[in-house]
Amino acid sequence: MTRAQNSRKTRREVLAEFRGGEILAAARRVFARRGFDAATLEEVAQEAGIAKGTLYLYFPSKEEIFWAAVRERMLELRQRAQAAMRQAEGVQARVRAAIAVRGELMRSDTEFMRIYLTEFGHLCAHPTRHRKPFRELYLAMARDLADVLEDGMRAGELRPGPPLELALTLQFLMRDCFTARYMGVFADDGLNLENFVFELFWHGVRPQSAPPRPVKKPAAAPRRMRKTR
Amino acid sequence: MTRAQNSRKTRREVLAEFRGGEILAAARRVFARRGFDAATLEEVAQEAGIAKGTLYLYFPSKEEIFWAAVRERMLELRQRAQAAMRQAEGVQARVRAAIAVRGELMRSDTEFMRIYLTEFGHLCAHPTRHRKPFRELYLAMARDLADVLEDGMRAGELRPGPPLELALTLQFLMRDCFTARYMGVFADDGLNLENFVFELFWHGVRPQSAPPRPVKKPAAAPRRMRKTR
DNA sequence: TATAATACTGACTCTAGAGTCAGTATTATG
DNA sequence: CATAATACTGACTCTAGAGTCAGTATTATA
Repeated sequence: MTRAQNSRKTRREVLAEFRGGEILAAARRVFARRGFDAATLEEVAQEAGIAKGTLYLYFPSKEEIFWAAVRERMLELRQRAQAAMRQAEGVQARVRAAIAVRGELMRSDTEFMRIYLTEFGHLCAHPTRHRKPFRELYLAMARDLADVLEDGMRAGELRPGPPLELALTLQFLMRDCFTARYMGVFADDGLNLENFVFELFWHGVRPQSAPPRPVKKPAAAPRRMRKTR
Repeated sequence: MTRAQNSRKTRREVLAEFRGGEILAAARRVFARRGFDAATLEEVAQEAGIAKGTLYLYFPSKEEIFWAAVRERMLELRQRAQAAMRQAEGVQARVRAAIAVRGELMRSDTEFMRIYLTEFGHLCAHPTRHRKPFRELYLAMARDLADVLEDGMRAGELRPGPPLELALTLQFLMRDCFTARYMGVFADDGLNLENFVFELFWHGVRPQSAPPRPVKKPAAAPRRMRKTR
């Protein structure tokens, strides 16, 4: 019994964590295909290459599997968004960074995106055990963004407005526009979604009567320098 | 058999239509409470004050009931939106009108709103028999709006951009902001949602560097005159 | 290698709820 | 009022799928 029980993970624990991750990945695929209700744990198990009973060694219920799968990615998204916003310089660049991170996730993890798009309503609306934590996480992300917007308002770069509501709205916009592309109602090419969302959020539909500064970006967004560590 | 079979509806038909309507109303309440999957037809029947079997005299399946309930309202919404936009004068007023109609529906028919908010993702994403008609209806509404936006662009009142995508985005915005209020993440008072959405869509978050016209509305939006029918 | 501990299995149980249908109530008709 | 037509009922069937658990395989330990 002189096993490594001090902070370091047991071989067993590592294995368990790995298996858990595998299950969540499989779950993500299946939930994406079917939606929460139509998904069966039988299919999840099959997808993960294990028996249904094994799922219950790692998670207590279907709901819990679902939520674990979603939360994992949402936490990751928040981390990345925070990092990207910290990296960027100035309000505009930070907003762009927030958008870029979300776009990146949507593009790279289509499974998660689909779940997110499809189940968002249910996650918000119906009283599950996970509604509250979901909302909190979602709100936390919005608050990160709202802080940036508030800075911008103080600096006069943005007109005054309710920062949290605006931040939430930007989150909505990203989700929706990707939904729309996924639904096939948005042009499938020739429309840079991230740019579209940014432009709309930043300028609205009104014509630029008097461009404040002629900072027409050369080709793409100038997001490559990485000063101050 | 010299019954009234000429265009005019039979007593029977009227009755049947009435019963059908009652069922859809009940269904709307139950689907709103529970969401599609968790709703049971037993509860719908109870809510309508009839037996479960009777439902099947009017509709062939749960799905069909759901879709009928949703479509009814969506068609109504489209009608109203078209009318309101026709009434209004100029692009800005028309956009405001489109927003107002949607806001009105959201406020007046909370049951429908909840269904709409919660099941939107599913309606879009998963291959039901009703995905296509739903999308078509949703797109049709967007196109109505897109026509207005396009006019605005031609007239130089809006900067150029993809009209359909912008129209869809405005629809999204309305839905989302009402979702948010319903979720309780938007301030519950002191924020006029319709105005919030309009302002954001129209001006973005950027400060008004040079107000094109000093048409600062006095207190509320000036939406009461109704000239030229 | 024996045996204990742990990880996994999949056939099984149990439930909920969609859809059915023989029977009953209601309404129309001669 | 008799009887036919129609409208409704709710107990029942059937299915799908979440969750269980006795049994099997695997891995660690003596």
